[in-house]
Amino acid sequence: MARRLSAAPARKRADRYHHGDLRRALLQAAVRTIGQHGVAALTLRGVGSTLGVSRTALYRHFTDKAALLAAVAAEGFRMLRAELSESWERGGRGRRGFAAMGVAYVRFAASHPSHYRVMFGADVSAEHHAMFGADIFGAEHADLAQEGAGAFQVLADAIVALQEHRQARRDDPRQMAMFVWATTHGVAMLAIDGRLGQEASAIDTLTHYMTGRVLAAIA
Amino acid sequence: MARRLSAAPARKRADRYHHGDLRRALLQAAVRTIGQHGVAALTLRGVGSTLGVSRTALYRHFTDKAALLAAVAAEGFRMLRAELSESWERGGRGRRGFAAMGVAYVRFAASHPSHYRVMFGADVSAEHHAMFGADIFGAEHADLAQEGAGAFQVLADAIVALQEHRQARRDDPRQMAMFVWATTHGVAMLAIDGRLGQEASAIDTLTHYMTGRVLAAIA
DNA sequence: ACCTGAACACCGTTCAAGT
DNA sequence: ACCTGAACACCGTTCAAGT
Repeated sequence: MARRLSAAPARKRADRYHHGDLRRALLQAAVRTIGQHGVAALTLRGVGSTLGVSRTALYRHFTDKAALLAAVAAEGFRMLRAELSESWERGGRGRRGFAAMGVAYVRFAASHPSHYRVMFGADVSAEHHAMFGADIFGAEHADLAQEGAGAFQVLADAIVALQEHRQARRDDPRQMAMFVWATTHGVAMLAIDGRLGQEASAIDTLTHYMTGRVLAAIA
Repeated sequence: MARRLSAAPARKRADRYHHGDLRRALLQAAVRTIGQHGVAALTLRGVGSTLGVSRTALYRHFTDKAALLAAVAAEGFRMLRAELSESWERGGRGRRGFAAMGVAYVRFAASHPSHYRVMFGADVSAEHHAMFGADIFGAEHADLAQEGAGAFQVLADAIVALQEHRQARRDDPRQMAMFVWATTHGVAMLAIDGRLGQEASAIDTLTHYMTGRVLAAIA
Protein backbone atom coordinates (compact mmCIF):
# COMPACT_ATOMS: atom_id res chain seq x y z
CA MET A 1 0.00 0.00 0.00
CA ALA A 2 2.57 2.52 1.11
CA ARG A 3 4.93 1.33 -1.59
CA ARG A 4 3.54 3.29 -4.48
CA LEU A 5 3.27 6.92 -3.57
CA SER A 6 2.37 8.48 -6.89
CA ALA A 7 -0.74 7.94 -8.97
CA ALA A 8 1.45 7.04 -11.93
CA PRO A 9 0.48 4.20 -14.28
CA ALA A 10 1.10 0.80 -12.72
CA ARG A 11 2.88 -1.08 -15.51
CA LYS A 12 4.98 1.73 -16.89
CA ARG A 13 8.73 1.23 -16.70
CA ALA A 14 11.77 2.96 -18.05
CA ASP A 15 11.01 2.13 -21.69
CA ARG A 16 8.53 4.76 -22.80
CA TYR A 17 6.61 3.01 -25.56
CA HIS A 18 4.28 0.07 -25.25
CA HIS A 19 5.91 -1.94 -28.06
CA GLY A 20 3.97 -5.08 -28.61
CA ASP A 21 0.45 -5.80 -29.71
CA LEU A 22 -1.13 -2.67 -28.25
CA ARG A 23 -4.30 -3.20 -30.23
CA ARG A 24 -4.83 -6.59 -28.67
CA ALA A 25 -3.91 -5.26 -25.23
CA LEU A 26 -6.43 -2.42 -25.57
CA LEU A 27 -9.14 -4.83 -26.66
CA GLN A 28 -8.49 -7.20 -23.77
CA ALA A 29 -8.38 -4.38 -21.24
CA ALA A 30 -11.71 -3.10 -22.57
CA VAL A 31 -13.27 -6.57 -22.34
CA ARG A 32 -12.01 -6.96 -18.78
CA THR A 33 -13.30 -3.56 -17.68
CA ILE A 34 -16.70 -4.18 -19.23
CA GLY A 35 -16.90 -7.61 -17.60
CA GLN A 36 -15.97 -6.29 -14.18
CA HIS A 37 -17.63 -2.88 -14.05
CA GLY A 38 -19.96 -2.57 -17.03
CA VAL A 39 -19.88 -0.51 -20.23
CA ALA A 40 -20.58 2.71 -18.38
CA ALA A 41 -17.23 2.33 -16.62
CA LEU A 42 -15.31 2.03 -19.88
CA THR A 43 -13.39 5.20 -20.66
CA LEU A 44 -10.61 5.59 -23.19
CA ARG A 45 -8.59 7.40 -20.58
CA GLY A 46 -9.08 4.46 -18.23
CA VAL A 47 -7.92 1.72 -20.61
CA GLY A 48 -4.93 3.82 -21.58
CA SER A 49 -3.99 4.35 -17.97
CA THR A 50 -4.40 0.63 -17.21
CA LEU A 51 -1.87 -0.14 -19.91
CA GLY A 52 0.52 2.64 -18.92
CA VAL A 53 -0.14 4.46 -22.16
CA SER A 54 -1.34 7.93 -23.06
CA ARG A 55 -5.06 8.44 -23.43
CA THR A 56 -4.76 9.18 -27.11
CA ALA A 57 -2.56 6.21 -28.04
CA LEU A 58 -5.74 4.26 -28.69
CA TYR A 59 -6.50 6.33 -31.78
CA ARG A 60 -3.60 4.68 -33.57
CA HIS A 61 -5.53 1.39 -33.48
CA PHE A 62 -9.21 2.34 -33.38
CA THR A 63 -10.89 5.22 -35.17
CA ASP A 64 -12.98 6.06 -32.10
CA LYS A 65 -14.70 4.62 -29.04
CA ALA A 66 -17.50 3.12 -31.15
CA ALA A 67 -14.91 1.19 -33.12
CA LEU A 68 -13.40 -0.19 -29.91
CA LEU A 69 -16.86 -1.28 -28.77
CA ALA A 70 -17.47 -2.89 -32.16
CA ALA A 71 -14.25 -4.87 -31.73
CA VAL A 72 -15.37 -5.90 -28.24
CA ALA A 73 -18.68 -7.07 -29.71
CA ALA A 74 -16.95 -9.01 -32.48
CA GLU A 75 -14.74 -10.71 -29.90
CA GLY A 76 -17.92 -11.67 -28.01
CA PHE A 77 -19.47 -13.27 -31.08
CA ARG A 78 -16.25 -15.19 -31.62
CA MET A 79 -16.39 -16.54 -28.07
CA LEU A 80 -20.09 -17.33 -28.38
CA ARG A 81 -19.64 -19.18 -31.65
CA ALA A 82 -16.90 -21.33 -30.13
CA GLU A 83 -19.08 -22.31 -27.18
CA LEU A 84 -22.06 -23.06 -29.40
CA SER A 85 -20.00 -25.26 -31.72
CA GLU A 86 -18.54 -27.17 -28.82
CA SER A 87 -21.96 -27.79 -27.25
CA TRP A 88 -23.39 -28.95 -30.56
CA GLU A 89 -20.49 -31.36 -31.15
CA ARG A 90 -20.33 -32.74 -27.64
CA GLY A 91 -24.09 -33.17 -27.56
CA GLY A 92 -23.89 -35.53 -30.52
CA ARG A 93 -25.06 -33.22 -33.34
CA GLY A 94 -28.69 -34.22 -32.74
CA ARG A 95 -31.62 -33.04 -30.70
CA ARG A 96 -29.56 -33.33 -27.52
CA GLY A 97 -26.79 -31.22 -29.02
CA PHE A 98 -29.37 -28.70 -30.15
CA ALA A 99 -30.75 -28.35 -26.64
CA ALA A 100 -27.20 -28.06 -25.30
CA MET A 101 -26.60 -25.12 -27.62
CA GLY A 102 -29.57 -23.32 -26.13
CA VAL A 103 -28.32 -23.87 -22.62
CA ALA A 104 -24.80 -22.77 -23.57
CA TYR A 105 -26.15 -19.63 -25.23
CA VAL A 106 -28.11 -18.51 -22.18
CA ARG A 107 -25.23 -19.39 -19.90
CA PHE A 108 -22.86 -17.30 -21.99
CA ALA A 109 -25.12 -14.28 -21.72
CA ALA A 110 -25.68 -14.77 -17.99
CA SER A 111 -21.93 -15.13 -17.40
CA HIS A 112 -20.95 -12.05 -19.37
CA PRO A 113 -24.02 -9.79 -19.17
CA SER A 114 -22.30 -6.50 -19.97
CA HIS A 115 -20.29 -7.99 -22.79
CA TYR A 116 -23.44 -9.56 -24.19
CA ARG A 117 -25.23 -6.21 -24.04
CA VAL A 118 -22.48 -4.58 -26.06
CA MET A 119 -22.93 -7.27 -28.73
CA PHE A 120 -26.57 -6.27 -29.14
CA GLY A 121 -26.45 -2.67 -27.99
CA ALA A 122 -27.31 0.52 -29.79
CA ASP A 123 -23.67 1.64 -30.08
CA VAL A 124 -23.02 -1.17 -32.45
CA SER A 125 -26.36 -1.72 -34.21
CA ALA A 126 -27.33 -0.94 -37.77
CA GLU A 127 -30.14 1.23 -36.39
CA HIS A 128 -27.52 3.46 -34.84
CA HIS A 129 -25.67 3.82 -38.11
CA ALA A 130 -28.88 4.48 -40.01
CA MET A 131 -29.80 7.18 -37.50
CA PHE A 132 -26.55 9.01 -38.00
CA GLY A 133 -26.55 8.54 -41.72
CA ALA A 134 -23.36 6.55 -42.02
CA ASP A 135 -23.83 4.14 -44.88
CA ILE A 136 -20.18 3.13 -44.99
CA PHE A 137 -19.11 1.04 -42.02
CA GLY A 138 -15.61 0.97 -40.61
CA ALA A 139 -13.40 -2.11 -40.67
CA GLU A 140 -14.37 -3.02 -37.11
CA HIS A 141 -18.04 -2.93 -37.95
CA ALA A 142 -17.51 -5.11 -40.99
CA ASP A 143 -15.63 -7.58 -38.79
CA LEU A 144 -18.49 -7.45 -36.31
CA ALA A 145 -21.09 -8.22 -38.95
CA GLN A 146 -18.99 -11.14 -40.13
CA GLU A 147 -18.51 -12.61 -36.65
CA GLY A 148 -22.22 -12.21 -35.91
CA ALA A 149 -23.06 -14.00 -39.12
CA GLY A 150 -20.58 -16.74 -38.16
CA ALA A 151 -22.33 -17.41 -34.87
CA PHE A 152 -25.65 -17.48 -36.68
CA GLN A 153 -24.27 -19.95 -39.19
CA VAL A 154 -23.50 -22.52 -36.47
CA LEU A 155 -27.19 -22.48 -35.61
CA ALA A 156 -28.34 -22.62 -39.23
CA ASP A 157 -25.99 -25.55 -39.96
CA ALA A 158 -27.33 -27.43 -36.95
CA ILE A 159 -30.87 -26.99 -38.22
CA VAL A 160 -29.92 -28.31 -41.64
CA ALA A 161 -28.35 -31.32 -39.95
CA LEU A 162 -31.54 -31.93 -37.97
CA GLN A 163 -33.53 -31.70 -41.20
CA GLU A 164 -31.31 -34.28 -42.86
CA HIS A 165 -31.96 -36.70 -40.00
CA ARG A 166 -35.70 -36.00 -40.22
CA GLN A 167 -35.70 -34.38 -36.78
CA ALA A 168 -36.89 -31.00 -38.02
CA ARG A 169 -39.50 -29.78 -40.47
CA ARG A 170 -38.31 -28.66 -43.88
CA ASP A 171 -39.05 -24.94 -43.68
CA ASP A 172 -36.46 -22.45 -44.87
CA PRO A 173 -33.48 -23.17 -42.58
CA ARG A 174 -32.60 -19.50 -42.27
CA GLN A 175 -36.12 -18.62 -41.21
CA MET A 176 -36.09 -21.44 -38.68
CA ALA A 177 -32.69 -20.37 -37.39
CA MET A 178 -33.89 -16.80 -36.89
CA PHE A 179 -36.91 -18.06 -34.98
CA VAL A 180 -34.74 -20.19 -32.71
CA TRP A 181 -32.18 -17.46 -32.27
CA ALA A 182 -34.88 -14.94 -31.40
CA THR A 183 -36.29 -17.20 -28.72
CA THR A 184 -32.92 -17.96 -27.17
CA HIS A 185 -31.81 -14.34 -27.35
CA GLY A 186 -35.07 -13.28 -25.70
CA VAL A 187 -34.60 -15.69 -22.81
CA ALA A 188 -31.03 -14.49 -22.41
CA MET A 189 -32.12 -10.84 -22.32
CA LEU A 190 -34.90 -11.49 -19.82
CA ALA A 191 -32.39 -13.33 -17.63
CA ILE A 192 -29.85 -10.50 -17.81
CA ASP A 193 -32.50 -7.88 -17.11
CA GLY A 194 -33.40 -9.69 -13.91
CA ARG A 195 -36.95 -10.17 -15.17
CA LEU A 196 -37.05 -13.88 -14.31
CA GLY A 197 -37.25 -13.31 -10.59
CA GLN A 198 -34.45 -13.44 -8.10
CA GLU A 199 -33.72 -17.19 -7.83
CA ALA A 200 -30.97 -18.39 -10.15
CA SER A 201 -32.84 -21.63 -10.81
CA ALA A 202 -35.57 -19.67 -12.60
CA ILE A 203 -33.17 -19.14 -15.51
CA ASP A 204 -32.44 -22.86 -15.80
CA THR A 205 -36.12 -23.72 -15.53
CA LEU A 206 -37.14 -21.37 -18.31
CA THR A 207 -34.17 -22.38 -20.47
CA HIS A 208 -35.15 -26.02 -20.30
CA TYR A 209 -38.80 -25.25 -20.89
CA MET A 210 -37.75 -23.15 -23.88
CA THR A 211 -35.59 -25.85 -25.49
CA GLY A 212 -38.46 -28.32 -25.14
CA ARG A 213 -40.98 -26.00 -26.74
CA VAL A 214 -38.60 -24.92 -29.49
CA LEU A 215 -37.84 -28.51 -30.42
CA ALA A 216 -41.60 -29.12 -30.57
CA ALA A 217 -42.11 -26.02 -32.69
CA ILE A 218 -39.53 -26.97 -35.31
CA ALA A 219 -40.32 -30.71 -35.35
CA MET B 1 -34.59 32.64 -39.74
CA ALA B 2 -33.33 36.19 -39.29
CA ARG B 3 -35.99 36.84 -36.71
CA ARG B 4 -34.28 35.23 -33.75
CA LEU B 5 -30.79 36.60 -33.36
CA SER B 6 -29.77 35.13 -30.02
CA ALA B 7 -29.33 31.48 -29.05
CA ALA B 8 -31.81 31.95 -26.19
CA PRO B 9 -34.37 29.28 -25.33
CA ALA B 10 -37.23 29.24 -27.83
CA ARG B 11 -40.28 29.07 -25.56
CA LYS B 12 -39.11 31.35 -22.77
CA ARG B 13 -41.17 34.52 -22.26
CA ALA B 14 -41.43 37.24 -19.67
CA ASP B 15 -42.63 34.93 -16.88
CA ARG B 16 -39.51 33.35 -15.51
CA TYR B 17 -40.78 30.08 -14.12
CA HIS B 18 -42.18 27.16 -16.02
CA HIS B 19 -45.27 26.79 -13.82
CA GLY B 20 -47.23 23.80 -14.92
CA ASP B 21 -46.49 20.13 -15.02
CA LEU B 22 -42.79 20.45 -15.60
CA ARG B 23 -42.24 16.80 -14.76
CA ARG B 24 -44.57 15.70 -17.52
CA ALA B 25 -43.07 18.23 -19.94
CA LEU B 26 -39.56 16.94 -19.19
CA LEU B 27 -40.64 13.36 -19.71
CA GLN B 28 -42.32 14.12 -23.02
CA ALA B 29 -39.37 16.14 -24.26
CA ALA B 30 -37.07 13.24 -23.39
CA VAL B 31 -39.29 10.75 -25.20
CA ARG B 32 -39.37 12.98 -28.26
CA THR B 33 -35.62 13.49 -28.32
CA ILE B 34 -34.98 9.78 -27.96
CA GLY B 35 -37.47 8.99 -30.70
CA GLN B 36 -35.97 11.48 -33.11
CA HIS B 37 -32.26 11.33 -32.37
CA GLY B 38 -31.61 8.33 -30.11
CA VAL B 39 -30.58 7.98 -26.47
CA ALA B 40 -27.07 9.19 -27.13
CA ALA B 41 -28.52 12.58 -28.07
CA LEU B 42 -30.40 12.92 -24.79
CA THR B 43 -28.70 15.44 -22.49
CA LEU B 44 -30.20 17.04 -19.43
CA ARG B 45 -28.98 20.40 -20.66
CA GLY B 46 -30.75 19.77 -23.95
CA VAL B 47 -34.16 18.93 -22.53
CA GLY B 48 -33.94 21.91 -20.19
CA SER B 49 -33.08 24.22 -23.04
CA THR B 50 -35.93 22.82 -25.16
CA LEU B 51 -38.37 23.75 -22.41
CA GLY B 52 -36.80 27.14 -21.75
CA VAL B 53 -35.68 26.03 -18.33
CA SER B 54 -32.37 25.91 -16.54
CA ARG B 55 -30.35 22.75 -16.88
CA THR B 56 -30.66 21.93 -13.20
CA ALA B 57 -34.43 22.44 -12.95
CA LEU B 58 -34.82 18.77 -13.80
CA TYR B 59 -33.38 17.72 -10.45
CA ARG B 60 -36.54 18.98 -8.72
CA HIS B 61 -38.47 16.19 -10.45
CA PHE B 62 -35.97 13.40 -11.07
CA THR B 63 -33.14 12.31 -8.81
CA ASP B 64 -30.76 11.94 -11.77
CA LYS B 65 -30.54 11.04 -15.45
CA ALA B 66 -31.05 7.35 -14.73
CA ALA B 67 -34.35 8.17 -13.04
CA LEU B 68 -35.47 10.14 -16.09
CA LEU B 69 -34.58 7.19 -18.31
CA ALA B 70 -36.47 4.86 -15.99
CA ALA B 71 -39.54 7.07 -16.33
CA VAL B 72 -39.12 7.02 -20.12
CA ALA B 73 -38.97 3.23 -19.99
CA ALA B 74 -42.07 3.03 -17.79
CA GLU B 75 -43.93 5.26 -20.22
CA GLY B 76 -42.88 2.90 -23.02
CA PHE B 77 -44.26 -0.13 -21.20
CA ARG B 78 -47.51 1.76 -20.64
CA MET B 79 -47.80 2.46 -24.38
CA LEU B 80 -46.87 -1.11 -25.25
CA ARG B 81 -49.43 -2.58 -22.87
CA ALA B 82 -52.17 -0.43 -24.39
CA GLU B 83 -51.34 -1.58 -27.91
CA LEU B 84 -51.14 -5.22 -26.88
CA SER B 85 -54.51 -5.07 -25.10
CA GLU B 86 -56.14 -3.44 -28.09
CA SER B 87 -54.76 -6.00 -30.53
CA TRP B 88 -55.90 -8.85 -28.30
CA GLU B 89 -59.40 -7.45 -27.96
CA ARG B 90 -59.86 -6.49 -31.60
CA GLY B 91 -58.49 -9.85 -32.71
CA GLY B 92 -61.30 -11.60 -30.85
CA ARG B 93 -59.45 -12.85 -27.74
CA GLY B 94 -58.55 -16.10 -29.49
CA ARG B 95 -55.74 -17.44 -31.59
CA ARG B 96 -56.17 -14.62 -34.09
CA GLY B 97 -55.96 -12.04 -31.31
CA PHE B 98 -52.88 -13.78 -29.97
CA ALA B 99 -51.13 -13.56 -33.33
CA ALA B 100 -52.19 -9.90 -33.61
CA MET B 101 -50.45 -9.21 -30.30
CA GLY B 102 -47.22 -10.60 -31.67
CA VAL B 103 -47.46 -8.44 -34.76
CA ALA B 104 -48.31 -5.36 -32.68
CA TYR B 105 -45.37 -6.01 -30.36
CA VAL B 106 -42.82 -6.19 -33.14
CA ARG B 107 -44.37 -3.19 -34.87
CA PHE B 108 -44.12 -1.16 -31.66
CA ALA B 109 -40.42 -1.95 -31.33
CA ALA B 110 -39.74 -1.25 -35.00
CA SER B 111 -41.61 2.08 -34.79
CA HIS B 112 -39.85 3.30 -31.65
CA PRO B 113 -36.48 1.52 -31.73
CA SER B 114 -34.59 3.86 -29.42
CA HIS B 115 -37.44 4.04 -26.92
CA TYR B 116 -37.70 0.26 -26.98
CA ARG B 117 -33.97 -0.03 -26.33
CA VAL B 118 -34.27 2.17 -23.27
CA MET B 119 -36.99 -0.13 -21.95
CA PHE B 120 -34.59 -3.07 -22.07
CA GLY B 121 -31.28 -1.28 -21.75
CA ALA B 122 -28.54 -1.54 -19.19
CA ASP B 123 -29.27 1.86 -17.65
CA VAL B 124 -32.55 0.58 -16.39
CA SER B 125 -31.92 -3.12 -15.76
CA ALA B 126 -31.63 -4.97 -12.49
CA GLU B 127 -28.19 -6.12 -13.59
CA HIS B 128 -27.08 -2.53 -13.57
CA HIS B 129 -28.37 -1.98 -10.07
CA ALA B 130 -26.78 -5.17 -8.82
CA MET B 131 -23.47 -4.11 -10.34
CA PHE B 132 -23.47 -0.84 -8.48
CA GLY B 133 -24.72 -2.37 -5.26
CA ALA B 134 -27.97 -0.44 -5.01
CA ASP B 135 -30.50 -2.77 -3.43
CA ILE B 136 -33.05 -0.03 -2.87
CA PHE B 137 -34.59 1.28 -6.07
CA GLY B 138 -35.93 4.77 -6.50
CA ALA B 139 -39.60 5.55 -7.07
CA GLU B 140 -39.13 5.68 -10.84
CA HIS B 141 -37.58 2.24 -10.89
CA ALA B 142 -40.43 0.82 -8.80
CA ASP B 143 -42.89 2.36 -11.26
CA LEU B 144 -40.92 0.87 -14.12
CA ALA B 145 -41.01 -2.61 -12.62
CA GLN B 146 -44.74 -2.28 -12.13
CA GLU B 147 -45.42 -1.11 -15.70
CA GLY B 148 -43.22 -3.89 -17.08
CA ALA B 149 -45.15 -6.42 -15.05
CA GLY B 150 -48.40 -4.90 -16.31
CA ALA B 151 -47.44 -5.43 -19.94
CA PHE B 152 -46.40 -8.99 -19.12
CA GLN B 153 -49.75 -9.58 -17.43
CA VAL B 154 -51.66 -8.85 -20.64
CA LEU B 155 -49.77 -11.69 -22.27
CA ALA B 156 -50.22 -14.05 -19.33
CA ASP B 157 -53.95 -13.34 -19.20
CA ALA B 158 -54.27 -14.04 -22.90
CA ILE B 159 -52.60 -17.40 -22.44
CA VAL B 160 -54.95 -18.30 -19.60
CA ALA B 161 -57.86 -17.40 -21.86
CA LEU B 162 -56.48 -19.64 -24.61
CA GLN B 163 -56.13 -22.45 -22.09
CA GLU B 164 -59.76 -22.05 -21.02
CA HIS B 165 -60.86 -22.42 -24.62
CA ARG B 166 -58.64 -25.48 -25.04
CA GLN B 167 -56.46 -23.65 -27.55
CA ALA B 168 -53.30 -23.94 -25.48
CA ARG B 169 -51.65 -26.68 -23.43
CA ARG B 170 -52.00 -26.47 -19.68
CA ASP B 171 -48.42 -25.73 -18.66
CA ASP B 172 -47.71 -23.04 -16.08
CA PRO B 173 -49.14 -19.89 -17.73
CA ARG B 174 -46.31 -17.72 -16.45
CA GLN B 175 -43.71 -20.07 -17.90
CA MET B 176 -45.57 -20.13 -21.19
CA ALA B 177 -45.89 -16.35 -21.18
CA MET B 178 -42.16 -15.94 -20.60
CA PHE B 179 -41.42 -18.28 -23.50
CA VAL B 180 -43.73 -16.34 -25.82
CA TRP B 181 -42.42 -13.00 -24.63
CA ALA B 182 -38.83 -14.12 -25.11
CA THR B 183 -39.52 -15.15 -28.69
CA THR B 184 -41.33 -11.95 -29.59
CA HIS B 185 -38.76 -9.79 -27.84
CA GLY B 186 -36.01 -11.63 -29.68
CA VAL B 187 -37.60 -11.01 -33.07
CA ALA B 188 -38.10 -7.37 -32.15
CA MET B 189 -34.44 -6.98 -31.16
CA LEU B 190 -33.16 -8.69 -34.30
CA ALA B 191 -35.38 -6.39 -36.35
CA ILE B 192 -34.13 -3.28 -34.56
CA ASP B 193 -30.52 -4.37 -34.85
CA GLY B 194 -30.95 -4.63 -38.59
CA ARG B 195 -30.03 -8.31 -38.48
CA LEU B 196 -32.97 -9.39 -40.63
CA GLY B 197 -31.53 -8.02 -43.82
CA GLN B 198 -32.31 -4.74 -45.51
CA GLU B 199 -35.81 -5.35 -46.93
CA ALA B 200 -38.64 -4.24 -44.64
CA SER B 201 -40.73 -7.24 -45.62
CA ALA B 202 -38.22 -9.54 -43.93
CA ILE B 203 -39.52 -8.35 -40.57
CA ASP B 204 -43.12 -9.14 -41.49
CA THR B 205 -42.15 -12.50 -42.90
CA LEU B 206 -40.30 -13.58 -39.78
CA THR B 207 -43.01 -12.17 -37.51
CA HIS B 208 -45.67 -14.22 -39.23
CA TYR B 209 -43.50 -17.33 -39.25
CA MET B 210 -42.86 -16.76 -35.54
CA THR B 211 -46.52 -16.45 -34.57
CA GLY B 212 -47.29 -19.66 -36.45
CA ARG B 213 -44.50 -21.61 -34.77
CA VAL B 214 -45.30 -20.17 -31.34
CA LEU B 215 -48.96 -21.12 -31.63
CA ALA B 216 -47.82 -24.62 -32.59
CA ALA B 217 -45.40 -24.75 -29.67
CA ILE B 218 -48.00 -23.81 -27.06
CA ALA B 219 -50.88 -25.83 -28.57
C1' DA C 1 -41.47 25.12 -3.35
C1' DC C 2 -39.28 25.98 -7.38
C1' DC C 3 -35.76 27.81 -10.20
C1' DT C 4 -31.08 29.90 -11.34
C1' DG C 5 -25.83 30.57 -12.35
C1' DA C 6 -21.38 29.38 -11.31
C1' DA C 7 -18.32 25.79 -10.31
C1' DC C 8 -16.45 20.93 -10.19
C1' DA C 9 -14.88 16.78 -11.91
C1' DC C 10 -15.23 14.36 -15.45
C1' DC C 11 -15.67 12.83 -20.70
C1' DG C 12 -14.16 11.90 -26.23
C1' DT C 13 -11.53 13.91 -29.70
C1' DT C 14 -8.11 16.89 -32.22
C1' DC C 15 -3.60 18.38 -33.17
C1' DA C 16 1.06 20.06 -33.19
C1' DA C 17 5.05 18.18 -31.46
C1' DG C 18 8.38 14.72 -30.09
C1' DT C 19 11.27 10.01 -30.97
C1' DA D 1 5.20 4.49 -37.31
C1' DC D 2 3.98 5.27 -32.85
C1' DC D 3 3.31 7.95 -28.84
C1' DT D 4 2.72 12.33 -26.01
C1' DG D 5 0.68 16.73 -23.66
C1' DA D 6 -2.12 20.52 -24.04
C1' DA D 7 -6.37 22.24 -25.55
C1' DC D 8 -11.38 22.16 -26.98
C1' DA D 9 -16.05 21.44 -26.54
C1' DC D 10 -18.79 18.97 -24.30
C1' DC D 11 -21.11 16.15 -20.20
C1' DG D 12 -23.86 15.14 -15.22
C1' DT D 13 -24.10 16.86 -10.77
C1' DT D 14 -23.65 19.96 -6.61
C1' DC D 15 -24.61 24.03 -4.17
C1' DA D 16 -25.27 28.64 -2.47
C1' DA D 17 -28.33 32.02 -3.78
C1' DG D 18 -32.52 34.14 -5.49
C1' DT D 19 -38.11 34.63 -5.66
